[in-house]
Amino acid sequence: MKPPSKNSTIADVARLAGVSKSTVSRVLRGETHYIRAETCEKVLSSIAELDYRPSSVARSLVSKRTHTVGLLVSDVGNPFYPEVIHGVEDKAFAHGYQVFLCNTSYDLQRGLTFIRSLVDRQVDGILVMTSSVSDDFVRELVDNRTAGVLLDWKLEQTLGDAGHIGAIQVDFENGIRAAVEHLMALGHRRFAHVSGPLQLHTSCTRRDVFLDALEKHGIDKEQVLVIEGNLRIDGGRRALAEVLAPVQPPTAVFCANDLTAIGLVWAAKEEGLRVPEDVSVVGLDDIQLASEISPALSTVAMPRCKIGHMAMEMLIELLESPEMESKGQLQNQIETRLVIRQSSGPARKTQLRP
Amino acid sequence: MKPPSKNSTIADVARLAGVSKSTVSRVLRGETHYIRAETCEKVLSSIAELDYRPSSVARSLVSKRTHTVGLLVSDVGNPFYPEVIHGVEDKAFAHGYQVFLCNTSYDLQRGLTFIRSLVDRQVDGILVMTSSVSDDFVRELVDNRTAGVLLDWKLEQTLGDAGHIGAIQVDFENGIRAAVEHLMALGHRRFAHVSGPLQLHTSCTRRDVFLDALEKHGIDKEQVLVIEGNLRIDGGRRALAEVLAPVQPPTAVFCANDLTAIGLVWAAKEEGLRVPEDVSVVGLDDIQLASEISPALSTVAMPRCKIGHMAMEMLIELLESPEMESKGQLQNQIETRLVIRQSSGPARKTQLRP
DNA sequence: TTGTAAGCGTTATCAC
DNA sequence: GTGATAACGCTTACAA
Repeated sequence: MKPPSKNSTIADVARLAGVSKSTVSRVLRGETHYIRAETCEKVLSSIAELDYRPSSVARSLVSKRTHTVGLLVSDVGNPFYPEVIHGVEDKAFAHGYQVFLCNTSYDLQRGLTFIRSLVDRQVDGILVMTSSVSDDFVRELVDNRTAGVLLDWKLEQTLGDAGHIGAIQVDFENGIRAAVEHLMALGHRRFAHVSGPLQLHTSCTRRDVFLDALEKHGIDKEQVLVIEGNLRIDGGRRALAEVLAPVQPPTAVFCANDLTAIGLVWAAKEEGLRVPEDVSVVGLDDIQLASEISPALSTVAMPRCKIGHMAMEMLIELLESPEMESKGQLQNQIETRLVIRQSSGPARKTQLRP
Repeated sequence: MKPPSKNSTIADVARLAGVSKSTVSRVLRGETHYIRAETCEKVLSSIAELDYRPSSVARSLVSKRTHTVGLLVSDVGNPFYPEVIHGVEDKAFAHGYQVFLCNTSYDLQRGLTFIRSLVDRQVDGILVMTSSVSDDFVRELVDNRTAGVLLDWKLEQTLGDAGHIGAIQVDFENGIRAAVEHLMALGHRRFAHVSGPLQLHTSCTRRDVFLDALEKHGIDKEQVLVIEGNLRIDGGRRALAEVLAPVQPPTAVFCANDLTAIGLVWAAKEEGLRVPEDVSVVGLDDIQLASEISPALSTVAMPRCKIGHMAMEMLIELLESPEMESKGQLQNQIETRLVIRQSSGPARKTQLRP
């Protein structure tokens, strides 16, 4: 344990080994063929003796690669993100990348600032997983030839231009359709939906997919009670009053996310209603909590960890595929699926409040 | 909108402005005094025209600073972390630092790998907020003269050596003592504690602080039922049986964290017990959920966001204080405090099950 | 007030 | 097989 007084450089190693920097450099990155075994040994032992570690900064300067990526999220605290982050991080680690986490706090301007900063840092690529994406983000990426993968809840217009841009989309169709079929099969005919804030594109998508699925099963969209929530527990709680307002209240409620659903369930229980006997509730996300509450929540599962994995994988492909047909932007779907637990059951036959 | 065909360098700017690189460099970092206004203008406009942005990699190579920090956490998914991360991130952003997030998954080896990698990337400092810290972590920091701040739930031996090392400690005394006083005042005399895994130092700390506080109030430690949980909801759920096992079950339970407490409360309710009438429950953390469940959870609040803030602030101080008395390691306490909600109430007088 | 030139720690291109 | 030497893009003495 001898802390080398100053961090040694490749030159120090070369000197100690009595060879040139080039040789050390070669040994370093395993270009071992052209090197005499003996020399190799010398170099290796010198490296060990000096506890030499190459400076990735210097490397980056010449190689133009930093093995670094940026990850933009709206809010680490949002239960959607931790698993996504974990997925990204995990894949990144496995491939030798480090991840800059950037929390935009839902602020597009701040997001742009981050992207600029990341580009200046010469990250190899950027994962944009914020709940809303400004066109500026994409432009910045394209203009600077920085690879990027967008979590595109929003379909958006085609990303235009060129650039190494990938997009991954969550396909809600499958999962939500399954939920509707499930509820129809249980005899439900009167529905409500508690959405997210409707200025979020994804909120509209979820609502529309739900309504369309209902329509396909002969339910009149117009008859469906749509309540705007906030994707949080308290929003779900507050929605209950509106759900119960009609003379013939809906027997099943589909919520835009699990937190909303949980809030609704809790509020219902506090009102003395039984779930699912009096009202069935289905969420979306399948957060940890969904399976831990009682009754456990039926929900449309969104494979968050997989989203992270896939996003990082796409980025790596963009980055490492041999200068491939880079124009053909990658695009990938993530499927959702229904998880049936206890919060959904047969439709009640009787009046709610006799 | 004219995407410059190749990212321009300081040399390009110099050429276009008809000055030398040094001049551009000076203008760039606002050493504007010694520069003729006219020249300054020229440079500025050239910069704008070329959309020039300095390469932070090149800068780092000479300045030895990257304005980059690493943040080690055990698991982003653990509800403890998101706010801490947010706090760190926020402070970092405000000071122009970017944060590498590193998820050790509770794996010390992986943690060390991360630290090495971060050091090689020449991060300016590292925040170690993992639930357990290996001595190797600290050694690696010290050996490489990398600044670090450790979240030291663990007191540990003095960090020894030299180096720019700071530590921040959570002081559970205050909050837990307040909880005990609160419960005593409500008439509770029989207690249980559901701990975290006892191989975690912090689990022992919390338990011991609790038991000691009870002792100070004349309660015999030995009479306190201690159950080992897992810091998760299901652990809390499972603990209920043990809590109810004694002929004279405890009237109040202090849990090592909120998730445990929540699990316990839910299990109790499912057993037909009332909280707090039949049993009072106090948690620790004050996670979001604590105030959203019913009954809302009384808990010892741990200011997680502040932990993040303080940690990053300490690091910045370590980094930017003018070569200060660096040996005197910074050390800071974070106070906890009791938040009284609905899950704690007067001790029951009657037998639990007549 | 501004320019020249020498690094910073690597890799890459040629020679030998 | 191995070694000079020139980049990489910027900062920073030191001159002018």
